[in-house]
Amino acid sequence: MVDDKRHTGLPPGIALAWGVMPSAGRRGPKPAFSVERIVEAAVEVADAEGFAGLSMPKIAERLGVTGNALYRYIRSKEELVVLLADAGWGPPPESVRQAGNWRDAATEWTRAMIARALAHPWVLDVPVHTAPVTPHLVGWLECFLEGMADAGLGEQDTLGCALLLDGYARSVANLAHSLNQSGRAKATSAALEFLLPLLGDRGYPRTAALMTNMAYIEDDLPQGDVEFGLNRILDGIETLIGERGTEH
Amino acid sequence: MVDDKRHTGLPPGIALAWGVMPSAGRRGPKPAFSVERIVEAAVEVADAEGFAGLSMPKIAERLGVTGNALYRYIRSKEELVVLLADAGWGPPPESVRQAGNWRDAATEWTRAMIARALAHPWVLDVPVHTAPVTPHLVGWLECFLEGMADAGLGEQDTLGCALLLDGYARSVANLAHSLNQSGRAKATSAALEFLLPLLGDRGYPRTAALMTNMAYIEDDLPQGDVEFGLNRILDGIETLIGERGTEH
DNA sequence: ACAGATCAGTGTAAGGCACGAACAGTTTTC
DNA sequence: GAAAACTGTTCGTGCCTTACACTGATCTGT
Repeated sequence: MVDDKRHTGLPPGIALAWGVMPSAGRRGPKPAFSVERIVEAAVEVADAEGFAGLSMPKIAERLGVTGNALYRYIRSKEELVVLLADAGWGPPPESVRQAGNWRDAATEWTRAMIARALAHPWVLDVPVHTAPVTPHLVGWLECFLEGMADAGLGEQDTLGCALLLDGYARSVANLAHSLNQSGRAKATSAALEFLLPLLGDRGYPRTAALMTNMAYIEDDLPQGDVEFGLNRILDGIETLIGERGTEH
Repeated sequence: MVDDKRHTGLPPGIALAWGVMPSAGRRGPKPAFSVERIVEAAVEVADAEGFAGLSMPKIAERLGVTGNALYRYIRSKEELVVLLADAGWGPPPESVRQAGNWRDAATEWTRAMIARALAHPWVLDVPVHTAPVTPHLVGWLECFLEGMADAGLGEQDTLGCALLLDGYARSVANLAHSLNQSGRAKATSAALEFLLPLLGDRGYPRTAALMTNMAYIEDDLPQGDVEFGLNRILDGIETLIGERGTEH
């Protein structure tokens, strides 16, 4: 089921994700479960124990099966992780499609990214090694391209915008998640208490001032901070659209 | 040497990084090496085998020592990783200080981030779980704040800009690094070959068009692509500065 | 000067991980 | 009915982090 020779050399798991495996040979006993079930169980483990706590035995345990049984469905853990990331981000948001213009669409898209990342924080820990090639992730890109269509930008420019907002959403979500974690919050404030006296003396006056003032606010990431960077990027894109328009 | 009770509750490795360990009790035999030497060796291992290939035994081997000996200097691997990241990014770039205005400074800062990330690609794989608290990383922030001083923005705004450019630099560097890796490049083009026929039929027309056109360019990340997002962000910041100025 | 506290590095072991290979049982096809 | 294909299990390899007991070297107070 797994060792399809036609697609060797593919990045792991892609063929699986698109459901084009060679469902020809149906000879042995019926599989006890499916790749979808495995991914589902993996999501549960990641939700419960984070990306670092994800292991094949733990996934298998949820399916009532030995760890090695999973390798009948999947070539490697890395392959599973690709599918896991796809499941974690999930399908692209519908709200983008309903936006009236590119700016609203991009705003919704970015907010949705952040929301999804916070719903499954471990997606931020999944290393990104390739362009999006799984269905949902391609869906997010398609969704973005659709929303940006009326901006009148070229493909290269639009793709650049996607990279820009994607990176921003990940940064913000990562920061917000760190702040939300109670353990980290305590540790961070302890670190601040330790650092603040040092910073001024060691040649970091601006950082010292900044952290002093921030120390009182850092309970939670205010919505304003999320919107800040987003608006900067969108303003920058708007400027670009103006330039491209007059260039023509 | 390591078990300083005054700083318990601190995120791992911070006290070490700032060199404020309690160098009082000097009783036993002299240490064969130092935390700096360990970090140095760790950098070598990471350069050679990547972040995933980093392990305590391998680091210790370079120092002619058993793996467990390192735990006399360091509490956990995670602690070492914090110091490793600090060493990987290195000191903030001097070029920012010489920039004449905030825009040039921010440009230099971001380019330097990307350059450093490409010099030690494993820094991108180090999970970011706290605000910058190690000397070099704080240095980068200080350096940015200094460069942005003449923009006249408030602390909150300036910090937002830093987050913005930091996220962008990491995104771009990550993408560039992926493309540079020969193995990945081959795999990605194989994936494209597999995906392109599918995309159109499955409801991703825009992505299909995009990837078709991109397929010929994707050899390397052109410098233009790097500058693109940077200029969008800077334009957006410029707009903000204008707004804040008239608000006053 | 010497005794004891203290700290360095080693050895060993426990527990966990990804993964490979041989195996036994089940279901389909010829 | 036999052979082939496919299933999950078991056992084994080689990694890894971390805990803990232990041997020696070295410094401090007396």
